[in-house]
Amino acid sequence: MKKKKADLKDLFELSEFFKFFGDSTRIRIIEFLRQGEQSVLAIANYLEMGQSAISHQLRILRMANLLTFRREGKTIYYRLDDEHVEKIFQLGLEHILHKRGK
Amino acid sequence: MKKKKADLKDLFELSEFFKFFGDSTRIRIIEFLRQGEQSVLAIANYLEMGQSAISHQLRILRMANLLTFRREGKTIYYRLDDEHVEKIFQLGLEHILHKRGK
DNA sequence: TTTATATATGAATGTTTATTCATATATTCA
DNA sequence: TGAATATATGAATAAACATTCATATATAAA
Repeated sequence: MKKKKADLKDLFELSEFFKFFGDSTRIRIIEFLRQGEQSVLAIANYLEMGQSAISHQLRILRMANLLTFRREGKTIYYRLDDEHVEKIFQLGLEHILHKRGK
Repeated sequence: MKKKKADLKDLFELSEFFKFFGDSTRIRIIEFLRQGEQSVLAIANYLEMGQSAISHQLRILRMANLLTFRREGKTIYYRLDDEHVEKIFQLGLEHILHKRGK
């Protein structure tokens, strides 16, 4: 793995990127969407949280280009939109499971 | 890459883990330490921030077992203490550089 | 066109958290 | 032992942010 040089702007952006993963609601949304696309209500039910809270978080992930969506009638289906998201999620998960010897 | 099952506790811990990367000061510390161990003052000078602010952040990273340190006289040298930290940093960096077409 | 359903969003609230300031601790040197 | 240097830490402050509530928008169905 070659080390790439990162300037101040890169590092700021990098921390902003990781911030998206640093919230348990968003992490749980990402984990759920690893199975494939899901509607807003399906996500809210799965997480046992209000629709509004989920919509707010989806907005954040969508604006970060981590999610895309498609509309089908009244329903909007969200899906993961970045291979890196899966990879980073997976690597982080491996880390904590390994650290815990699971 | 095999998908591992994650329960609620795992996901909460995972988001806590990513939180460490989701702050520009901590990300800059991690980036600086990729070169090798550095003293607290060296870090503070490099980031152009106060010693106290750096100490507080080092404490957080140390308690998360992302850093270790050794003492040499009055000076304490910190270093990265986890291969995953490097990997995740690198993967995240590749992500944002790629997205920007850099 | 009224009603019902799915989603989005602005404002308010409460909580978390990064930094600063003042001070404490630890080590070295005179 | 006293002064100087490196680091740590508690308390205070300010900024960021997640959730809730109320409401808006969009689509479909009656």
